[in-house]
Amino acid sequence: MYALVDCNNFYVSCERVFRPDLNGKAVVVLSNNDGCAIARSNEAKKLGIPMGANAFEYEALFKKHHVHVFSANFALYGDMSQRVMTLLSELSQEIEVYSIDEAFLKISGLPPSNLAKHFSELQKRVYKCTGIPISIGIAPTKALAKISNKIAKKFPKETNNIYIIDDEIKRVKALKWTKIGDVWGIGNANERLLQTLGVKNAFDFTQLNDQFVKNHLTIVGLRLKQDLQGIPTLKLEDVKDKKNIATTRSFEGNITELSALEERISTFAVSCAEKLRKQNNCCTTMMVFIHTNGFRNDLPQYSKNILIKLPFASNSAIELSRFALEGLRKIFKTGFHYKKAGVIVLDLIPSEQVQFKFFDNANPRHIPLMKALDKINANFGQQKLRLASQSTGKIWRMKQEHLSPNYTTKLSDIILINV
DNA sequence: TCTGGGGTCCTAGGACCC
DNA sequence: TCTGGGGTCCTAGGACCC
Repeated sequence: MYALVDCNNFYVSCERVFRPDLNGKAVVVLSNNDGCAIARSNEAKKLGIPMGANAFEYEALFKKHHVHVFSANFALYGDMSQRVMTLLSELSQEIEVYSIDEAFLKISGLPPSNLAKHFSELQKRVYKCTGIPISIGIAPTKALAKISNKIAKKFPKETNNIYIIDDEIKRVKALKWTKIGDVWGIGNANERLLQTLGVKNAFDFTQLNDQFVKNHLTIVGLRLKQDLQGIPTLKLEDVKDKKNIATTRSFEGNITELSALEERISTFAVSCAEKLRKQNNCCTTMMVFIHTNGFRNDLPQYSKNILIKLPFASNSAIELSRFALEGLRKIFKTGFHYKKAGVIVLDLIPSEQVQFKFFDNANPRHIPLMKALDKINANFGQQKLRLASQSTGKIWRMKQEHLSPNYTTKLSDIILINV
């Protein structure tokens, strides 16, 4: 059996751990730049605030219903996630951390009659140790565990946020209850396709012919179908190093000058280099892209990316920044209002497997230099030490008007009790 | 005025090899 | 009328996830 553990309204729950006064109240967390809603409490959902709601469109509604609004605080959410995942790892043999707020557990050696009790205890322990409420769906396959989890969340009173699919009757009932577009792995495009074929729910989908599914939804769709039929096809996956790493941002305003864009691109490249060093990788390819604001019909549009093959593998902030800027200068055009840009590093290889070249090699002196850079920034704050190309003036910040303190990762933000 | 930021996997088709 | 039969690698683009 598989269990899918999912933290309820995760980002909102993280904020509530340190603001218990917000329990039972409408809370939303906004994306970077305070752009749109990326997490909502149940109370906020009831007010009709959808996922991705534009903050500026819903401002009046937020005000009217006294919705508590937070800017995304990923330092806090990442740390809370680690606490939850660490607990789950301690309490189960096999675990796949699927996202910041979800993990699959593989259950073996537990009598079926004990499942409910076991997971109820796990749920209580996670809540006691972290303050985060979780929902658990249990089923013979991963895709069914996803559906089971959805049921557990949808019917908290009946299920206490734990649901088990352990026989055919429950499986068929759950599949018929699940709209086809809500199935894990069925996105917009396939939902539309399946709708036209009269496939309304997950059960209808499992009744389709295998070859037909493979032809239209590829091998991915077929695996999903089998998993939904109760044939374990999707396996627990190991957490691997990332294959691509990106740092991209939308800007608060528009950028028209190359020099201003250079500062951002340099910063993004430096950030990618830091993430690379964290997973002990070098990259051999980079991509730089710039976009105008696609929502503005009144302005001319331009969007371009460029792939840069590096002459040697590197994770040096200095080198990556230099290559990224060379790329930017090739695609930059004057006369446009740029709204978004980013740097992506690809073709990652372990640092110790970097091939030496005859002529063009990375500067070996950068390795100790980057070590020093990382150490200083770890001790004295992110971006304390920067490249000159990253702008020497103020650090560019995104819009974060409702940011909560870093309760768990910054000593000066630690919560005070009984002052 | 404003409308996020990450990721993964698969396929088709082209270029190339012997 | 017929005009081989294998392969690999790479890329762009699409679909999906949170």
